[in-house]
Amino acid sequence: MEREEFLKVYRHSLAHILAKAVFEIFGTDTQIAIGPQIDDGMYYDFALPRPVTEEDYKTIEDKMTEILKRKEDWRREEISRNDALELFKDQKYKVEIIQDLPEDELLTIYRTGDDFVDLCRGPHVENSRDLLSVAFKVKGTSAAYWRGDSTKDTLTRIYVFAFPSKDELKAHLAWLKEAMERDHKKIGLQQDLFMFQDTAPGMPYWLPRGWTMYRQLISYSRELQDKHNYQEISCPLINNKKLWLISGHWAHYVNNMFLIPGLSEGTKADDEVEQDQSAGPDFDLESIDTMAAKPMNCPNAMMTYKRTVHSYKELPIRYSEIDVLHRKEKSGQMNGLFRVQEFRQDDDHTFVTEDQIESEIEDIMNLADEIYNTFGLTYKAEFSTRPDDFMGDIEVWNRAEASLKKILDKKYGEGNYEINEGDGAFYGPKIDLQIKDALGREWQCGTIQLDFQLPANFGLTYVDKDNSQKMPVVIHRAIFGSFERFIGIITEHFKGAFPFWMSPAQVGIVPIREEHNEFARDIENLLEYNGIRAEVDLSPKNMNDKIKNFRNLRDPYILVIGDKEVESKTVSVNIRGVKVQLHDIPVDTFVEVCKKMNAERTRDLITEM
RNA sequence: GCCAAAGUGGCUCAGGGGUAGAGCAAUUCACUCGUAAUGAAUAGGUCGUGGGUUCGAUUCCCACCUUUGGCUCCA
Repeated sequence: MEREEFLKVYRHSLAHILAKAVFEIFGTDTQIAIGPQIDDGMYYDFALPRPVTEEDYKTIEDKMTEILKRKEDWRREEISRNDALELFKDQKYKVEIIQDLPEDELLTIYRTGDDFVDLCRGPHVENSRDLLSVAFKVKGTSAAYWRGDSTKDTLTRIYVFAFPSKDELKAHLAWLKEAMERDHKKIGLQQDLFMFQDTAPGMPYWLPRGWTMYRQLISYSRELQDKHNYQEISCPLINNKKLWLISGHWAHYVNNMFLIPGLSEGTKADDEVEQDQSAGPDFDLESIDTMAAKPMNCPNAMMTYKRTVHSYKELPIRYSEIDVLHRKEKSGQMNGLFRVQEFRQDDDHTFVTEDQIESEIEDIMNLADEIYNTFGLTYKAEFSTRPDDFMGDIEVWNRAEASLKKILDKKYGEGNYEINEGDGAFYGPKIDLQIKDALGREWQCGTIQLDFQLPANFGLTYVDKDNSQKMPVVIHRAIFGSFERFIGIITEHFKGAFPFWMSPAQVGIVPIREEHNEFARDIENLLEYNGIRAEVDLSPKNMNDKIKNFRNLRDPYILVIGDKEVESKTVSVNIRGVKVQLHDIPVDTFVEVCKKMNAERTRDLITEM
């Protein structure tokens, strides 16, 4: 049997065993929903009489093993719709599933032993003994809504790792452990890059080392955008509700915005409020003074465009912004730097004529390729098309979608990107670029969205050749996405060993004894003078301590300075990730190597000098 | 928001109804050292916050806050 097929059959069969075990442990009140196989095993959704806690995991595993040891036969039976409804009459989710199946669907059930039956398409193993050799382990639980719909019942989902052999399960658990080592939250703490405080949930404090890195990314982004004729602007971080009413955010996005209610009408100004503070001033979202922190840059970019009249000759106009954005997330949605409530994007709004869409998108895709290549990141493109509740002219949509498709086909080849039919925003089609984190979770970084709605809301125009007033199309785009998320991704990608050009500190300098401090400091100055970020440890600690410290911070190069080096004006170089050291490297040679890596944004460290 | 779990010195963690302990880091002293942990001493905590039970709570109970894994995979 093909491995894929094998995984499918036994993982799915094991899901039935899980359900049978849960029945035996939690009793016959248990309602079973669905139990598909997934990448690392399978899960099954239940409605249970009590919560499942970690203490239950072992019990469930033992019960599953016990059931397998019964070596029961599995029997497939075809069944009529009515018989199925009768058989599963106490299982409300199964009944719902049966009722939703097409009339002519052949229904099959699988019996495992005499006391467990599940509605299932199969195929399955013939006897439980076939599953005795497989390795499994309860991974965890989660609340999951029936049919993924938050208005429906909350079910308990039990996840189980399942692999053909003990070794494969072990290997998977080892991989998982390794992935946890790459966790950007852990590395961020080790390298003192960023932190969070309860007083500002989901809003990172960028510490000196982390912010240094952040600045490198920003300057890289700016450098490229300058080359591609972008113009950077900066706009108000908080805006009056009036702006959000025009943009439509007040109607569609207000739950995700941090609001600053104005003073209620008739409320006294501060100096008139009496000393009794218990009441305090009254605030009111209905006040005309109500402001909100911006969750997106778009409305301000529209205002910037609108300040004057534009000729078709000016387009495309590309306004980029890296202003701070705030988006309120539901509790439970935050995740380290991957999902925060305060962040900056390499955001841009480009105003184009309809026939400029194609060339503009192509330029953006090339820019994206260049950026992701610099980091060695691979990404997946997803194309989302017109939803049912689309807004605007269907002909414009069709032409725009055709342009996007043409570029995607050209770039990735037909079929090498995902198409999500009907998943686009109501204001335009979009292309998302997804990158995986260490645990394999996908995160959207880049996004390119066409927008036919905002230009209309803001009444944007340009004067065309024939002197007529036309409406420009807006392209929203970000390539890094948020710098926060991007730093999270690359921290895991590089496991904290960042490329030279973006390393918080690029060179650590270790004088062996105090009399070497002077030369060490000279080298530090020379490096800094050449735009290289160096740090020197002048403390009276012994050299091993100093080296250890810089190693833990993952400094790309550590220079050791002793009698020999002072004498010959050279340095000894420890290279991150390399066992051997280089000796007798002339200081100037080392400086040139560093300058080269900064200039070229080299991904790997140069190991020969 | 929902399910499960966590929160104890800067970090990693132990402990447990009678107001806390280790290692690392820090500070001081000694050692002046050639490539990942020299030795000794010292200092550092209202045990996430607020209530409750109790003679007594960091420990038990309740609420809240923050954090983590999951909530897309459709018989």
